[in-house]
Amino acid sequence: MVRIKKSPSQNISIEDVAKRAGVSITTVSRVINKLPSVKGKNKQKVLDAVKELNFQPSVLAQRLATGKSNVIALVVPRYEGMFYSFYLLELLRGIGTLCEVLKLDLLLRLTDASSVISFRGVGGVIFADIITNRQQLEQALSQKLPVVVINNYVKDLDVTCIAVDNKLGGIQAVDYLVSLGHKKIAHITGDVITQAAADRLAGYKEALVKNNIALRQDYIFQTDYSRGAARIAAEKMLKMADAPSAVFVASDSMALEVMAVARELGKKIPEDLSIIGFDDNPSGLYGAISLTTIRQPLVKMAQESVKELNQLMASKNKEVKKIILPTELVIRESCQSI
Amino acid sequence: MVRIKKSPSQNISIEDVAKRAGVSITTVSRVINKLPSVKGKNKQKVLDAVKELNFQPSVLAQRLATGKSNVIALVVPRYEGMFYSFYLLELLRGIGTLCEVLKLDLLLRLTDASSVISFRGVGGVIFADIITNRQQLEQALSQKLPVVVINNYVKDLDVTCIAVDNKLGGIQAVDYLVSLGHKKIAHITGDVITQAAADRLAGYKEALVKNNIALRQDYIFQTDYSRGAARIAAEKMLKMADAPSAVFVASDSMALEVMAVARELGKKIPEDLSIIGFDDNPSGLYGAISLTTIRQPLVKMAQESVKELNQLMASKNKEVKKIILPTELVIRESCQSI
DNA sequence: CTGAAAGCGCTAACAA
DNA sequence: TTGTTAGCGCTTTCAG
Repeated sequence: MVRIKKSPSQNISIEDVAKRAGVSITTVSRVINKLPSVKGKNKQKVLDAVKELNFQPSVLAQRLATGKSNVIALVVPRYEGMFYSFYLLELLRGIGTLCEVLKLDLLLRLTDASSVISFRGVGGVIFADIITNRQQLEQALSQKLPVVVINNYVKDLDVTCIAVDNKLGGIQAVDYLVSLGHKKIAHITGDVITQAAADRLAGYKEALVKNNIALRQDYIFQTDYSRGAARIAAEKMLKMADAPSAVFVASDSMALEVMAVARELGKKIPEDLSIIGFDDNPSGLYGAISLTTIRQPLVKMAQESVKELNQLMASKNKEVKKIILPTELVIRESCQSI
Repeated sequence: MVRIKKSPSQNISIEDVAKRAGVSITTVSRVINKLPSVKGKNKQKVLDAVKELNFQPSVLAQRLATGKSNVIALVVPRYEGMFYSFYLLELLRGIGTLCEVLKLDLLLRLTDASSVISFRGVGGVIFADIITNRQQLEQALSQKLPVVVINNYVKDLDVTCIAVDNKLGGIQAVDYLVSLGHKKIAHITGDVITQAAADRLAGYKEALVKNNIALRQDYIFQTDYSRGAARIAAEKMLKMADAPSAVFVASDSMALEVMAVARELGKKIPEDLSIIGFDDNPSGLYGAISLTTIRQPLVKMAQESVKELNQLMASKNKEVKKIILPTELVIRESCQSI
C-alpha cells in the first residue's frame, strides 16, 4: 500500500513547520490559532519557522476540521434592473471592502430566482435584495445558516434585515414638494416588484393624504427603473392637459432622464417643473442644474450587513435584528417654490 | 479516547449515502464523479440514495483530497474610477453568469494595489485590470496559478490576456470624424494610468498622423474618467478661442457630460460640435440626441476570460494566449459632417 | 466491477 | 505546557 507522499508540494504544510521548529503539529496549530498555552520559547521557534517558510495555513483544511467557514455568499438575484442602477456597485464596494478587512471570503452568486443554490462550505449568506427569490432565502434559513437580508424588510421571517426606510424617503420627497407650495405632484415609480419601489410609492401616497392632497391615479407612472421607461413616462406626463408642477422620481438616473425630456419639450427646470430623485447618485451633481434628491445610505447598509453577519457567524446566540436606516433629503437646484 | 461522532450533522455525507445504498463509499465517489466503471444496478442504487437524501458532496473535502479547487478569484483593484463606470458591472454580469453555469465559485477580492493577497485554496485568478497592482499579478504567476488578465495587454509577462483593442477604437473614432470632414478634433482622455485610456489616446494620435492632421497638445484634455473632470475639461475646451469642431471622449458617461456642458454654453449638437464617446453605455441612447460611440465587447471579454481560465485550470498544458477583441463604431446622432 | 484503507492539512479531545 | 491520535468528507491507489 503506502502511498508515496506527494511531490514536495509547493504549499508547505503545518507538518513542515512543526519539523522545522522541532515541535508537534499540535503546538504549531496552537500558535497559529493564538491559543495562550504555548510557552515563550516554543512559541518563538514556531513563529520563526512560520516566517522562514512563509507558511500560510490551508483554509480548506481548517474548515473541514472545524466545520466552520469564513466564506460568505452574496446572493444577487439576476434581475435586469440590478444592472441599471448603481445599487449593486455601491453594495459591492461596501461589502467587498469590509470583507477584505475582516478576512472573510466573499463568494458572489448571481442567480436566477428559481434556481436552488448550494450553500455547502458557506458560513453565512447575504441577500442583496429579495426579488421573487424568497424561496432561496427560506432555503438558507432552513439550513440554519446565518443570514442577513439587505434592502428588504422581511417581516414575517425570523431573519436579520437591514433596509432603507424607503417609505420615509417617499414622504420626505413629497413633504418637501408640498412645503414649496406644490399641489400637483406626480410620481414615476421604480419596478414595484421590488420592495424599495413599492415603499417609495407608499410613502408618496401617504404623504399626499397627510397633506390633504387628493390622490390622482393619472399622476402615477409605473416603470421598471430603466431610463427608457422613464422617458416614456415623462413624455406622457408632460403632455398631459393638466400636467403636474412637480414630480418625485424613484431613482436619480430616471430623474435625469425626465429632466432631459422636459428640456426637450421646452420646459424649464425648476421653473416649469420641479424634480426630485432618489439615490443621491453622483451623476445628479453635474448637469446644468443639480438634482435635488433623497439620499439613501447604500454603502453603510452594505457594511452593516457584513458586520451583522460576522457577529451572527461568530456567536452562538442568533439574535435577529431588524434595522431600518433613515433617508435624508438633499436639497439642490431642481425644485422651486411655486 | 474515541470521539463521539458529531451530532447527526445537518449535512449528510458520502458515508450516509453509501450506507443507504448498501455499497462502499468508494463506489459512491465513483458515481458522483461519473466514473464509468460502476455497474448499472449499483449505480442506480447510489443515484437513488443521493436523491432521497438530497446529498451534495462537500466541495471542501473534495478539494482537500484532490488538491484541486474550482474557486476562481476575481481581483479588482480598488481604484476609484472603477466605480464610476459601468465597466465593473458589465464584467460581473459576464463573469458571474458564466461561473454559475460552469459551477465555479467566484471569489471577489477588492484589493488595494499594495496589499499581498492570499491565494490559498484558489484554483485560478482573473485580474479585472492591472492598475498599479502588477506585483499581485506577478505573485499569482510565481505561485504557478492559472491566471487570466482582462482589459490589459501585458506583453512582457507569460500570461493569458484578453483585452479590447482600445487603440483601434481610438482610430475608428477619429477616422470617422475625419470622414465627416473634421480637422479640428479634440480628445478628452480617461485616466491614463489605465492602459485602456492610454491606448485610446495613442489611437487618437496615430489616426491624426495617418490623416495628416497636426497634433495639437491644447486639444488633449486629461481626466480621470469622472464626470466632474469631464465637465471641467469640456468648459475649458469650449471656451477656447480656436475651439475644436469635434471631440472624441474616452467614455460615454463623460461624453454625456460634455454634451450637457455644450448645451449649457449654447452650443448645438451635432451642429456646433460633434461628439463621439466610448463604451456603448446604454445611457447614451436616451437624451435629446443619442450618442455616437465606440462599442467594446465587455461582457464577451468577461465571458471569454472565464472560459480561458477554466481551460487553463482543467488541462495540464498551460498555453498562454493573447486575445484582442475588436471594437466597433456605432453611429447615432451626435456627429455631423462639417 | 468493487471495496479497504491511506492520506489531503488541520483541529480538538485526551493523556502525559 | 506539550504531544498523541482520531476524525472532518472525500479521492485514489491497490487488491480482490
